[in-house]
Amino acid sequence: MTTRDPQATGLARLAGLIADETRATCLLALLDGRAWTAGELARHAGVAASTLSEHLGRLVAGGLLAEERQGRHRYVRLADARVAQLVEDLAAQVAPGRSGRPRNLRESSAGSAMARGRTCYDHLAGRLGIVVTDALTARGLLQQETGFALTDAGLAWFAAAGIGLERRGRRPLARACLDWTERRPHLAGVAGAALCRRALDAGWCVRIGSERAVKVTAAGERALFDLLGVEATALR
Amino acid sequence: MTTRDPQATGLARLAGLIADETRATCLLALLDGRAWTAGELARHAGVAASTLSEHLGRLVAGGLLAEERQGRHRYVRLADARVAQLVEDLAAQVAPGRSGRPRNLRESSAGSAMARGRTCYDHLAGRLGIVVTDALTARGLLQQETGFALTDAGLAWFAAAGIGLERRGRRPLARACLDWTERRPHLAGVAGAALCRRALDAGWCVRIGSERAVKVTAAGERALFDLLGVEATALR
DNA sequence: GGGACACTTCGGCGGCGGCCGAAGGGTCCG
DNA sequence: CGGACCCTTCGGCCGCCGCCGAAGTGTCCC
Repeated sequence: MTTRDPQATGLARLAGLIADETRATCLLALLDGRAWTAGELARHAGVAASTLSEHLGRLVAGGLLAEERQGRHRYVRLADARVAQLVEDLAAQVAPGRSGRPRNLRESSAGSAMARGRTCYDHLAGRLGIVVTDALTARGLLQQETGFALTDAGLAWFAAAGIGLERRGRRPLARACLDWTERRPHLAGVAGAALCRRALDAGWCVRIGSERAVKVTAAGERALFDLLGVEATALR
Repeated sequence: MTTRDPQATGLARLAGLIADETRATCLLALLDGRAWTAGELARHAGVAASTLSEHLGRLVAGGLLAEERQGRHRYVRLADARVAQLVEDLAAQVAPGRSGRPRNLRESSAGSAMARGRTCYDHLAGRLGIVVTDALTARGLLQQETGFALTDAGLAWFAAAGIGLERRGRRPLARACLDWTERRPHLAGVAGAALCRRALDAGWCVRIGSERAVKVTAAGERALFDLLGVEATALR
């Protein structure tokens, strides 16, 4: 074993962090953008707390997760949008292989709620995400012709709606994120995150249970129509 | 072990394909966009041919590589641009951790050639990629404000230069790819690939040895100046 | 046809890593 | 201050997987 390319070593190590079913389960759960406690994740993944503790240690050490300790709780969340994007991209690559259908009504209805609307780390996805993205595009606020980009009208629309778009670091304003239920791109990036935050803050949609699924409220239907001309029926 | 989320299983399996140093070495080598024989990769990775054969089997079965058998040779290449993008993204995530400096002059000079210009699967990267991207941007052909996108002038420029841009599937015309030596985004996507192909076909740059590194020729310096106003000194 | 060559299959070895339960600390609350 | 709770550390078990060399298959070329 002579000297190996450090790039390859790093790549293998990074992939190795994701290459475990329990850790992958955690990363996917954390795509909801919130901080989970170690115990929640252990129950979610179906392993002993001790086992999960070690997994979290690795993920944090590897830079994929950020942790915050509060009292006797250890909260973890994805380290940054970049990591979330990476996990999303990998998951999207996998999606075509989704073969199994839901086994019972509960899973089926949960799956359907997820398909209707959910969050992808910090932006909207599912049918909801697609509908919003399409509406933005149809109104000339977003252009997808030569890559995802906000138009001048789009920038004005965000400003008029009072949704601030402050660029942080290298994160692009607009970015396409491939949806694994719709198989079409939807709006991510700074604009996607700001829009999602506004939707949740203003009560346009609310989270269902502790999952990533979200439900559009009556106020949300009104806002979607007023701001983007979207009919409520488009969401069903 | 109760029933697990199939998404997590798939994600872990996909990451597992990359999570081996030998396989990672292969994937990085294949980022040059060309087809390698099994033997070349075995030598490159420093393992027995039998070992590498099994690795290739897994990578092909997992959909990361495509293979073509010709006589007694087995040629493999990355399955598609999507896979290449995934590997690039993962490698870019790793890059900040690059700590070791080159150990001798040969590595140093090879590394420096790589830093000056190289291909990323099918588009230009390194200093060369950045310079071209900057020039396109400075001339109003590419805008980076709200995500990477070609402007109307940019589309006209490609047409005038006789570089065809046919959209295939979902691949975006313009996309940002983060460079791991320059730490800045450069042009990828359909436009990046077309530009790179033209540069190689027209002899504007040539590959150095069997690596990803490329060298700008005298004709290339002239073309860069004529088409984009880039001074040759910007490349050194 | 024979020999060189590229790759694959097989058997066996060794190490890594995920799993658990038990035991140990730290924190909160009554 | 005592008990409940959340998390972590440790030791041990087990299975997976990457490695190799030897033998086998297929292809090319003389």
